Amino acid sequence: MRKISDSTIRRLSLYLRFLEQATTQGRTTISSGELAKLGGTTSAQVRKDLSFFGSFGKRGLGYTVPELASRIRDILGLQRGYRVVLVGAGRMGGALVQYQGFKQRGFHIAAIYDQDARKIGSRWNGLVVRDVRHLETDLKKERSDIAIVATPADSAQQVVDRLVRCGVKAILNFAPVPLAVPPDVRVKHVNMALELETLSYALANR
Amino acid sequence: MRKISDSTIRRLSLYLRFLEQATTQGRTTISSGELAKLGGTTSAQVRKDLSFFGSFGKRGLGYTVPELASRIRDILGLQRGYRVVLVGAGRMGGALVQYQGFKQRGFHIAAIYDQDARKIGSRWNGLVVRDVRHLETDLKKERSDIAIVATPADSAQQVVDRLVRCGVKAILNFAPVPLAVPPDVRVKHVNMALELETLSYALANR
DNA sequence: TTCTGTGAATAGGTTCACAGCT
DNA sequence: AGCTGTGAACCTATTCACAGAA
Repeated sequence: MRKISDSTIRRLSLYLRFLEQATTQGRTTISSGELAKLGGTTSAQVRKDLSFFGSFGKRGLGYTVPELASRIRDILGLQRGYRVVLVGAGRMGGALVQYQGFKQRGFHIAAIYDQDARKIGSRWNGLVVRDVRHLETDLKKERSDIAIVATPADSAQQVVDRLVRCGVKAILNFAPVPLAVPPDVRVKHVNMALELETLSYALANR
Repeated sequence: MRKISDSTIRRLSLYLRFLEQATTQGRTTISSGELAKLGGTTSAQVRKDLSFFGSFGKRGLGYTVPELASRIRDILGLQRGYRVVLVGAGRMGGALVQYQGFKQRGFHIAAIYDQDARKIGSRWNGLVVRDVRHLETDLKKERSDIAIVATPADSAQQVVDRLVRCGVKAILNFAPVPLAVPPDVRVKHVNMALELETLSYALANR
């Protein structure tokens, strides 16, 4: 399959969000121009993004809302659900566990792990924090494709190594460190200080 | 000033992180190749990124660690500190308040606001959650350039409108909605469900 | 010899513009 | 008439490759 840019994938996620909103508003059809306006882009961009995967619209009419939503879910692989394990029961971990946005999109946090004896056994949003030592045995019983790493920086790499050995293929990393993984494992970094720094740059240069 | 791409700015932030790490390790000099390896890019990319702002290295030698760090801090506007206000004292807000990465980079969370009477008055990491009604009067007394919005989706736009009226020029938004702001105000979106969706796409297409 | 700085070449992403359905 | 789908044109970012300083 042709290489699709990350920006295209991110925009598709956005379009999907707008389509879901349009659905709750009872809209049945939507044009590339409307999606573009919502997403802060152009109609040509929307059509191009979609064209990499097929032609889902009707000329003169636009796109059928539920159909396009379903197609985008297919493209993004969201029709299946994902078991997600979360390592690191700090504040960030706690915020992520109860974040509704994950569940809504089919990402189900199945377990939380931590090292800290004081946290192990405590309940987070109905889930009991487990000792990270159980990671391997648990993942052998029930595989996970996706892990969220929200540990301190200095234990992130070691946790990731273990996750990779357990067959985890995608990692959302909140620890502010680069991670080494085999080429078949995908890592996405979320670094909030870095985001603020881009804002700082924008403020300093006007 | 020539328009610099967002990717360049993000990479500079990364380089800065590596330079700080190198400093604690007592390194005095570093090459573009080393920075590239740490940042998962190429030496040419590192040199090009820096070249937009000047020539900070010595041929045959590399870059002086503390000097380059200082230069990048200048470029990013990090030599000054920022007062940051946070609106939304939910789980995410709580995680952000105590996140050390902000303070380390000079982003000082000066106040937290919420609507919910049950949250108002409670302490978060030494800060008392204030009634969001005080936003205007507080910001008139002490201006802020940057705000973090971690409210539910349906109140985000209204909060942003008020922040903008109070002179806030940059917003880090955690609410999963597009925000309308005047052209001189910068908005950065953090959307963790969207990040997971890019991972889902990667998993579905191998 | 080593490593930077930078024009030139290449690759990649976005916008244009229009043919083709409905 | 309205809106999609898409090749071509354009623009931006990355990589190459090499001259030049330490």
